[in-house]
Amino acid sequence: MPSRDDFIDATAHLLRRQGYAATGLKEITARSGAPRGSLYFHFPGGKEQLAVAAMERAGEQLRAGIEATVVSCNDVGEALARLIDVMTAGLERSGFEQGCPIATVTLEAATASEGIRSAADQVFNSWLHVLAERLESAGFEPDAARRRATLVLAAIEGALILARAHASTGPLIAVRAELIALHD
Amino acid sequence: MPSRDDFIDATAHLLRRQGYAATGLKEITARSGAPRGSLYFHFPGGKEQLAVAAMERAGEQLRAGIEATVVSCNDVGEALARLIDVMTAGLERSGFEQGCPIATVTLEAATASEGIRSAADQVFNSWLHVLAERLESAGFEPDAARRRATLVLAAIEGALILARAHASTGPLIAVRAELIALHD
Amino acid sequence: MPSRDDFIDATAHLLRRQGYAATGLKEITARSGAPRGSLYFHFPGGKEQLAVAAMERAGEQLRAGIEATVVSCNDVGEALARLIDVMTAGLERSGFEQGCPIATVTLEAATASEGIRSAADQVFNSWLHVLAERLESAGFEPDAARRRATLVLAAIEGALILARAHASTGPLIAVRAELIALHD
Amino acid sequence: MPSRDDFIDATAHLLRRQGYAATGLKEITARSGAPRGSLYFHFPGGKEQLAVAAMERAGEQLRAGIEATVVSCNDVGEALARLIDVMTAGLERSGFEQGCPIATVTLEAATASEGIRSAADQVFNSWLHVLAERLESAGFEPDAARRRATLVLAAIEGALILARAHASTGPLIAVRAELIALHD
DNA sequence: ACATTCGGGACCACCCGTTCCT
DNA sequence: AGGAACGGGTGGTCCCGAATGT
Repeated sequence: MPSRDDFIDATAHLLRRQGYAATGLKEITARSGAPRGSLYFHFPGGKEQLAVAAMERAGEQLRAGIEATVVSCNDVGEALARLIDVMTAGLERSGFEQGCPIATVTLEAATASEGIRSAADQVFNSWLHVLAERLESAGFEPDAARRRATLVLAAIEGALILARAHASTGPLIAVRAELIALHD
Repeated sequence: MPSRDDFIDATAHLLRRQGYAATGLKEITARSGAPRGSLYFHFPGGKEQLAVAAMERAGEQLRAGIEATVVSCNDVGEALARLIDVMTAGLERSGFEQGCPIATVTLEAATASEGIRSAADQVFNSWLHVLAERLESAGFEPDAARRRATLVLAAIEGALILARAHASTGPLIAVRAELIALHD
Repeated sequence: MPSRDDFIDATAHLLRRQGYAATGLKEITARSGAPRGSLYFHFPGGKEQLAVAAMERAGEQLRAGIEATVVSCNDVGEALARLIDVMTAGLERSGFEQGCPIATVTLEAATASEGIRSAADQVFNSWLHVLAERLESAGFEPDAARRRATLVLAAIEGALILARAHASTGPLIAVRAELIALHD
Repeated sequence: MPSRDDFIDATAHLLRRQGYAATGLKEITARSGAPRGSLYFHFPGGKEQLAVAAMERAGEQLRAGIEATVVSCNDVGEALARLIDVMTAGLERSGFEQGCPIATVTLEAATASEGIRSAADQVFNSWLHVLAERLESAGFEPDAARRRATLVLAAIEGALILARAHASTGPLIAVRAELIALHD
């Protein structure tokens, strides 16, 4: 299904940059190169189904990236620092356009669409799971690991917002320093 | 200017719930009660100018609320806990609709509109300033206070996203506990 | 393409009566019977593209009419008289609403839209060509034929303006008499 | 009444360039510098009354110009040539924007507004009167003078249309040559 | 079965000419 | 004279079926 994948990739990119409501099907089809009429063959559920598929794909890709990053360091603090470095690099490389692929859609569409909210929830949970497991392996108790993972993910998500508003990586750097200090 | 204020209030409410792109001028005027044609008299810059005005108002209101909350406690950890309690209560009371009034618009419109990005940046800065001052008064060095304030704000912003995705206050509670422990 | 043709016909009629700016898309779609959304499938260029298409169609139809008329008489003066009679009849039959389908749009939109100006230019040129050929066949040298054709077309166009202002065929009759006398 | 005159001048300029429907009150007030609310104090009849006033002023100014030009030459052909030269110069100087100040409005609004149609009729009549008088003074019988004046005015009006479509003075030059030859 | 053209209204942000009340 | 208010209207785009052709 090459064209189906093209739709998803184009949607994921645009959702990450400008969210759900601001992304039109016309823009998606233009970017994907596939013809307009084919969209409803692959995604009879329309825009919403397409968005969920894009969130799931982007979420899984990022989950794999997080996992690869955090297991590459023996030290927990360094692992988290590297994770932030990856996100920082991606944001900066895109000219502060590409932050978290899930957060934007969550904030604007969670209220209106239960399907999107639940897809976002599952993605966030998968990320939290990876982080909590890494923290457990460093000696945290399960509950404490889950709490700390929540803090880490929340801080990164929040820093991505601040960074986009400030058009600088400053907030990510500050959060990075604080999280390292926390795990000394 | 009663009607001008009505426009701003209606816009602020809708922006907070569903963001910039999903909020139509028609919806704004319907909610404000003011007639359609008056909008472009008060806001010749159109939707964008209106959004900036709403962000500035909501930002200032929340800044005042943050300030009032954090100065009401002698203990820093408790001050932050109360701040989170306020945000948590607001989110829950609205049925997980009303999170941060700035974050959503930032994520979806910062790329497209420099005016909106810069308004968001100023609001976030004003909040960071209040938090940093409180931390300085608790003994933090200026740079450390700014870093810690960034972590706190980022963690709250991120927790608000996770809470909306999860449709529960769990993430806010977790972050609250972590931040209290951090300031013992 | 039946609906595409309907759009063009409706546009041509309205453009001829009231010009470009006074003709709304709503009025065009109401007259054509087709819905608004279909319009931008056939004419992605919007109102301007639609106007150009309508001018081209009306221009070609009138060119064919002019040609048929001027070749039907052996005498040049009589040929021109019949041409004016045709225009006069059309104007009077429509209650002085339907004059030249190109002139109105040219005057109001040539400045704002290069596409419309150039479409008008091509139509006028096609008419001049027909007239000049007829004059050449009556013995005029090519250059003189072109000049005389310009005078004839200009006089008819101008007389149509005066006739609409005066709400009478008087100006057309006067110009008719003068042009006949000129070719005795 | 300085501001009243400013309104009329601004309207006349815009009407000449782009016609009635395309000219907005906002554009008129912006150009005139006068405040919006004052317009309906001076012109309770609104846009239509304003347009009529602008047509009357521009019509009278041009009538005076025509008169001054045609009485300045002993030879009729030369008088008409100079008249065309004046119109040609004005058109070219404005970048083919400023043609006849009456024709555009006539074509697009004569059907919709009796007031505008009748104002246009009176202006054209005043011009025809000047031209006919000049022709009578050159020996034409009254009826013949009126007919010839109609041809002359119509030819000039038509040539102005063709010139704007062609974005060149060619049509005016051609008509000029023909009219001179006609009065040798 | 599969892909795409074509067609359909509702809705978008924006601006219109006009009038009210100070 | 004039700032504020007023709805209806502008051209344009939205996401989406229905018909069409392969």
